[in-house]
Amino acid sequence: MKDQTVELLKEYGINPTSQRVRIYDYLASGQGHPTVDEIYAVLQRDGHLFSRATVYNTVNLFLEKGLIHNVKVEANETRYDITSAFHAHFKCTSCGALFDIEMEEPLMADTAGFRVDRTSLVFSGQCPVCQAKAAEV
Amino acid sequence: MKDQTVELLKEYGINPTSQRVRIYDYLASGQGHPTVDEIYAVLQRDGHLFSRATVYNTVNLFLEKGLIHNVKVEANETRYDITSAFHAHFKCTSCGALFDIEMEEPLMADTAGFRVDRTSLVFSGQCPVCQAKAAEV
DNA sequence: TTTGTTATTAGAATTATTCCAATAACATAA
DNA sequence: TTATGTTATTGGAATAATTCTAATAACAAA
Repeated sequence: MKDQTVELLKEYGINPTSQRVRIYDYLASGQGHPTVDEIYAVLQRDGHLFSRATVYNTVNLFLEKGLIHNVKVEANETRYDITSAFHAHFKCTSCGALFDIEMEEPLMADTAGFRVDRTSLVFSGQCPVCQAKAAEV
Repeated sequence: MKDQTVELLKEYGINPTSQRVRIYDYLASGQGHPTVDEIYAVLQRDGHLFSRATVYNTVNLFLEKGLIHNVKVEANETRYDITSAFHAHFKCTSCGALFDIEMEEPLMADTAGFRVDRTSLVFSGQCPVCQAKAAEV
């Protein structure tokens, strides 16, 4: 187990079990924005056999502790993202790919007593590749 | 059936059946941001008996034609919104309420070849009422 | 009327997620 | 060490949102 991850989880008040460390490491390895199913499948494939329920428990725990975020674009498609500086997302409606977009966090115009804890900004449309493909035809 | 709605649906290339007109009218009546289930329940209650599948078909058609938008915050909670000028949403994580927030549409910093068709901006945190409640205790 | 197209319907199927009860892992106390 | 308590994991059942499917209904055109 990665000591670095163990320490990080502890910092966030999370008991660093082997499953949790593995799930975190996978999220941190930068494989895009996996769904629970993708996380489960990869860890299964790599012989770390455990339950789908554990993946749900773990990502929910990470979310709660603010270690990761999620992005919902399609119904039935919740993807997870390790926390870092704010960034927006771009979802291509043709190929389904999800991109990170570096930009400043938009602030709520008139907060009027609302306390904003989190900002989710998702653009959708067509990515350059799909536009090129569409133009070819 | 509302002639006005019939005309509007035609403009968007949608065959204005009675179910579709009723669903649109309900969305336009400004009852917050209903889920499919809420739309279904209300129309059932009012004696317009029809199928849940029709509600799904219809909102998906409206979405496709750009007549409405959807907002996803929680998993298993897709809410619908009639299209109008851009506005952000605020989701209260305590009481679950969803608010419209009038503000300017944030633009993607460096579009870099991406074609943006839609922007979804959702703030989340605590609404004034829930903050007041939390402070009382 | 006949034919073809489109819309609606009920219910089955699928899928994501949560729940639950049993077990395992681990730490602490005696 | 053993006993005890707490927390985590597990597989499978349960739930809920959504889509699919095949039959029928509605409607328009020929």
